[in-house]
Amino acid sequence: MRLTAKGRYAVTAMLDLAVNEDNGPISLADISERQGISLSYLEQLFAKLRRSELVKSVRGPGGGYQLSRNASSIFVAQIVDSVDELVDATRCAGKANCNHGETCLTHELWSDLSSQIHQFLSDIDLASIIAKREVRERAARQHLKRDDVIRMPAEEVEA
Amino acid sequence: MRLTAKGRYAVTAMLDLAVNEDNGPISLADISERQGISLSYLEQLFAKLRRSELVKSVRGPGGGYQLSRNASSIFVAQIVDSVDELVDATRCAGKANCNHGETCLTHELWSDLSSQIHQFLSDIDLASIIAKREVRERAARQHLKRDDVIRMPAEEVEA
DNA sequence: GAATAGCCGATCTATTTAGTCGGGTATTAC
DNA sequence: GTAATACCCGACTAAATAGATCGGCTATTC
Repeated sequence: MRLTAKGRYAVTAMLDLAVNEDNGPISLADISERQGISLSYLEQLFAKLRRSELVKSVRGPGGGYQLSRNASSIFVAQIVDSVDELVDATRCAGKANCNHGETCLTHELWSDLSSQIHQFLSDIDLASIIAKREVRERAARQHLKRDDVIRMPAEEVEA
Repeated sequence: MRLTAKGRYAVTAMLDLAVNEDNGPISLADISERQGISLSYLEQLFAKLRRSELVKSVRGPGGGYQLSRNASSIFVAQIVDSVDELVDATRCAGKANCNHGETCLTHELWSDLSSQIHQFLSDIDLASIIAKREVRERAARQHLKRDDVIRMPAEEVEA
């Protein structure tokens, strides 16, 4: 599992699609302008996203891209995996003497951790990222209310 | 939060230190050979790890590096942060019209996710990575035992 | 049939990664 | 006190990747 600017662009673009889900197909030109990513770079990313069947395309005027399925069924790990092709993490792939040595132990420790990270990102879907924000905003508004309440008589503050 | 080969090297090297904690200072030459990372590249990484006070060095013959504190007090996020200097994720840093637009919403969604990932890696310490493996190995041995038991009379299998 | 917007591949440049080199300096052992 | 070890440091370089550019194609709509 790698996590680079490339993956960030892909996730950001997918979030852009998710947020605008109801507005029909979204053109890459729109995303390019909104997210500050070059059009042709987006084309390269979306070619991969399409091959991974995370998005579907509509050609012609008024066309663009849409999520291929519900935002709650698209997970961050899938997006990252589809654009950031993985390299094998272990140096010992070939070495015979590595299989039962200390080297291999450390490699395995890393790959254990790596799969934990992957698992973590496999549990986060686009819809929940958006939802979490809405919850946070509501909490912020709630908090603002509480701040207002402080100016009221003390016995009502903690109620 | 970025997660590249550089960070993987750093985490791997730190795990190597943690595993060999009892053998006194570990030389970079040893790590280089065990983990297949070039010596001078390790020197660059450890310069940063030392500045972040994750390791301490012992000079001279028989010298090397040691964890600066207990393996259970060193977290993956700290290691990654110290070698993979972060770039600002938002393109909108300067743009005035971004502050309340849709662009900014998407950027914030990403940074929310990003901080979730960071939080996740902040909770994983070196000792627990090693410990998790030991548990898994014990379970594997246990499982092997069970496999053997299968050949015994049926009433004892599930006991 | 003109305009839109996805599709595709080749190419190019800047940055980053990973490694190299050539020096140092502190410490230990002889 | 001198030789060996191994950290320390900065500058340089080759290779890979990121990101952008260009040019042309195809499907769709009006």
